Amino acid sequence: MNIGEAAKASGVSAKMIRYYESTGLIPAAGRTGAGYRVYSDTEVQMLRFIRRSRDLGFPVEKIEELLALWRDRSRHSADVKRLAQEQIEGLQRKIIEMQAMKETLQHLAEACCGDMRPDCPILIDLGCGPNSIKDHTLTRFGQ
Amino acid sequence: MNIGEAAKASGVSAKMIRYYESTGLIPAAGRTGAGYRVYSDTEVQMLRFIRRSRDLGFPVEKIEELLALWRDRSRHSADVKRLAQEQIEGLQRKIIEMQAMKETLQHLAEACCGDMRPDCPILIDLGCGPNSIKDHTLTRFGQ
DNA sequence: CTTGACCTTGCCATCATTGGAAGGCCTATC
DNA sequence: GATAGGCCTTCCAATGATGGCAAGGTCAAG
Repeated sequence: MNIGEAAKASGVSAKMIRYYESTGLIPAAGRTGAGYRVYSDTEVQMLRFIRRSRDLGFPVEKIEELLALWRDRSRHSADVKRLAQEQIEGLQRKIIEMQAMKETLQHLAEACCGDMRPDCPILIDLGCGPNSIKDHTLTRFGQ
Repeated sequence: MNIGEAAKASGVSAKMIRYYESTGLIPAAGRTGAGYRVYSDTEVQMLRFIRRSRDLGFPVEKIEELLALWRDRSRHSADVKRLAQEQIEGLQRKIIEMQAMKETLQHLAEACCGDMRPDCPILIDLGCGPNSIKDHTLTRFGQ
């Protein structure tokens, strides 16, 4: 199987397969006489593993650890679970952060008429620094 | 006010102030005879505007539009509100995406004993492709 | 033998930010 | 006046994961 077929079969682009090889995430593939990379089913499965891990938001650094555990038949499932838990916590942190951004923006947008007049509490808030929501929107809405 | 003081007053690092100037997001600052950048209160307020917008997740490209509206006294608040709404929608999309990742991982982690044995549904799932959660975790939990 | 689809390497771009190196300026102290 | 240190300047590089492009080699079908 050449790189294009492996890409289709795994869902990882040919570009990224070469990149993963260059960074050492995956071992160097075998080559034909003409220099084409050759992939076995096992290697395609490894690529799918990577693809799925990326889809779950794991950074490549963590995928390296996951792959090592995947290959290690004497692994402890606790180690895998710990990596998953860390990833869950990281995702949760980001979700909370973005939720906070969203809510702040929603308060501001609600306070903005959105008509042809120039007066805009969103711009006022942006111009007044990080605590301005307390000074404007919240008091304005009695929260 | 020189760049270090402006950085402290605005919360934008000196490094980033120079960067924003180089990309044209902010106009070039005045200079002393020795070539030091000089900032007025108005410019510091603009930097705070940028900082606050970044904190709300706006990409620099959108901040450019926001700044233009901020400076335009004949702006329509509808334009500002539209930018805010777009940002809210973008945040919401990312939140949903990360929530889905988190939930998938949580299902997998719940199914993993997390002990010293090597058997691990997380690794099985990662090795089996994007729909494997249906094949394993969900049926395993009868969902 | 040509054509087109595929492969190779290598370099550039993204986006926002940080870091470092090499050198100039300013202020205070000796 | 010399010197130390802290600030400033510019330029260059790297981050992480990915896409894109270009120049050239290879393979398979016609």
